[in-house]
Amino acid sequence: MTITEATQVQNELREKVRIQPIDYPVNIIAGADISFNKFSTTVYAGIILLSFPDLKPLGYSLIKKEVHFPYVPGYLAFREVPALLDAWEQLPVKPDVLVVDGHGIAHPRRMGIAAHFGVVADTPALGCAKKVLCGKYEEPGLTKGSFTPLIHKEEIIGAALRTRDKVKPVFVSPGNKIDLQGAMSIINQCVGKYRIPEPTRQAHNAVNEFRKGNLEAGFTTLS
DNA sequence: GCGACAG
DNA sequence: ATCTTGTCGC
Repeated sequence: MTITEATQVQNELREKVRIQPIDYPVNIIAGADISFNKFSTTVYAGIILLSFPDLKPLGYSLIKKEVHFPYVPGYLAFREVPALLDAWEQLPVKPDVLVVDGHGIAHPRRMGIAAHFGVVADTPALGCAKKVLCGKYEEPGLTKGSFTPLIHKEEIIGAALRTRDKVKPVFVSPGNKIDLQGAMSIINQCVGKYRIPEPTRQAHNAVNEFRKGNLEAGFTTLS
């Protein structure tokens, strides 16, 4: 697939994105992440299920897959979504909201990985990224919970959120079937002791252990 | 044309 | 993102 074709796919998927309030109780959330070897085409994907709002790990889905699409800013989904979908299909129950490591609509064409995955899997998803892809924002207050809007072309596409005092902010944006307020609410309730929210952090940890051979592929229920 | 650029 | 050592701060 060429970049031109990928762009066309994004423009088509874009019309299926739904930005709307969450109008049901959220009892289970999930975090998704990918890990890979710099000189290999093998990627390790994982999704961890957490109870909400108590954030207790319920289980994790791990999968290994070959990828050939390179990392290109603005096209991250084409590299990571296939593996994440495999991990997604292994889940015995789907989460009420999925937290993806990357942007939702805070993207040049409003189709970041969280929006892309959300549409393809037809599920509520939000993006929580560590860096900006596009848009500008003013530095939020230095205290935990402070946030400012992330703006691109006169449009509010997300928010810069300080998850802890005096740490760099993370960037939250809706992906699909959720709105910015809902995404901010979820992330605010997912912040534990670290800058990175628990769903993303725990997914990252699980995937790394998997890559090191300390965890097995498939779904594992935690007791 | 120039700079910026999720993971 | 990954690799990688020491180092600064709470």
